[in-house]
Amino acid sequence: MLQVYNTLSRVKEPFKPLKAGEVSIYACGPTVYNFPHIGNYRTFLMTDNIVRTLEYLGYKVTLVMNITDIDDKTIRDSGIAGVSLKDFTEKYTQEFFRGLDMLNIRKASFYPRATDNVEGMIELARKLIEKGLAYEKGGSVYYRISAFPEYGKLSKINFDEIKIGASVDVDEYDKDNPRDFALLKASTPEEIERGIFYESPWGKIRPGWHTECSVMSMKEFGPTLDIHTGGVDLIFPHHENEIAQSEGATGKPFVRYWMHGEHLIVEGEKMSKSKGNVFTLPEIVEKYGGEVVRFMFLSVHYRKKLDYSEPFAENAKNNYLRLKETLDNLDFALRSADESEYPGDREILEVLPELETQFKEALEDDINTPKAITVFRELSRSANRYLETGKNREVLEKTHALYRRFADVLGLFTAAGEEEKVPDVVLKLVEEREEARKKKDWASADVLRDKIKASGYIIQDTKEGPNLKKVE
RNA sequence: GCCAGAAUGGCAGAGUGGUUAUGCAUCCGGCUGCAGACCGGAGUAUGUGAGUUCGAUUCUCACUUCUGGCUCCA
Repeated sequence: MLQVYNTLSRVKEPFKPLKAGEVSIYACGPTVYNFPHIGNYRTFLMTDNIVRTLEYLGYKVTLVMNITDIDDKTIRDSGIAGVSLKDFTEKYTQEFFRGLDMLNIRKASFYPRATDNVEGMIELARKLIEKGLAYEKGGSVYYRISAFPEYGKLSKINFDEIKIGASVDVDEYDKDNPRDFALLKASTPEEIERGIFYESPWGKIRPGWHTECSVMSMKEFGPTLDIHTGGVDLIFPHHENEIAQSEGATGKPFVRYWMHGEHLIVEGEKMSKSKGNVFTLPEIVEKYGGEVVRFMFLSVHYRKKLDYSEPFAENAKNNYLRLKETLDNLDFALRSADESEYPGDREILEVLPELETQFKEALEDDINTPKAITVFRELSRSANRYLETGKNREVLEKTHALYRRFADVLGLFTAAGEEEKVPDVVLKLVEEREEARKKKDWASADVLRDKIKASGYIIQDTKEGPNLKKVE
């Protein structure tokens, strides 16, 4: 039984979707005004892991992730760049998708854009005004927090104790209460000049930040959805506001399970431009490879801070390569598998189902990927041990199948097992080396091995012949 | 200031009221023509101080430190 930690209750709860066998997930996606950094991707990856786990457990999952393509920053920075808002956000939207591919993050079912849903937001504002939960002022529409008694239930913030003047710019907007937030913002002259505005009953407007998520999730899923994900920093105010908007409008529970991913920090410190420690995904993918980065993220539980550093990444890489090596060796062994019986056959056949159970239980425990990786390593060790002495086809196939399943659930080793074309030149060198080895001409054999290595391939001699591997 | 979470070996990370997984790194052994890969073994840790307990890393309290949130933020 899957258990997930629900931010709303602050405990792990048994997961039961609204509709048996189906899960609806809404994930807060990127604001497309810049290259996303690796911390952003950690959160996107967390959602991917949740989806993959749910599917592994047999659920049919629908994931909706929004693209915020209109807000203060996109408007500001497109203006600075002298580009239309649309062209500007399109560029970074593509950049975002490129990053997802690098990490094997599977695509969501839908990626609604804020600019395509402004009508719905206007509708929501109208409804909230009707219910007395929102008001128009100076051409903007604000949510009246005092009219929603449950405000604060997600973040557990006691608003009486917060010094309002210190943290909220009172002068910026003409609101009844400084904590009230904008559903729709009156357009500025500059925005109107640039054509960034929408007609509404209250004049020209553009959406506020929080409104889109309520509208787009309810558009797809109705008033209540199963899981809503995002980074911990979104708990307040973003998700708190989403609850106020949605539940205020529908009177029904908005989200059943709130799941929040912890932040990624760098060498013990928060990423920030002033510290110069903000990394974009392409930067570190170029250094370590996308799957290694994915593995690195998987090796820390999503509710724990991940402290990125070079030694940490190197460590992850070694761990990753070790697991991959076993898969390669299984692939290699399968080529010479036979039907004979080997002494280790029974033991590993007994252990495989046990490992799968453990793997599943790890993921059922609030998507505990580090624990799942530990089980994966145990499978790796069992497999390696078997490969020392046995090559029974059935055993190898079963072991390989389980290995593959683990890898697929974790989104790893997608390219493994694909036929790689080894250049003929290299193959010829390998042949020559085998000749030399037969003659026990070790000196020539070693020279050839060096040559092969210079061409980018490593040779591993085995009982079944040389196993050729591309240098990572 | 208020709130929340965390503190495990050189590094990363689990679990557990009584022997502290696992991997990387290190050392030793095996396998190997050598190597690689792999297998086996070794050492090294539960922030500090109390309390509960026969016994605590695990429960309680305090302290310290760290990180985050309270304003845009994944």
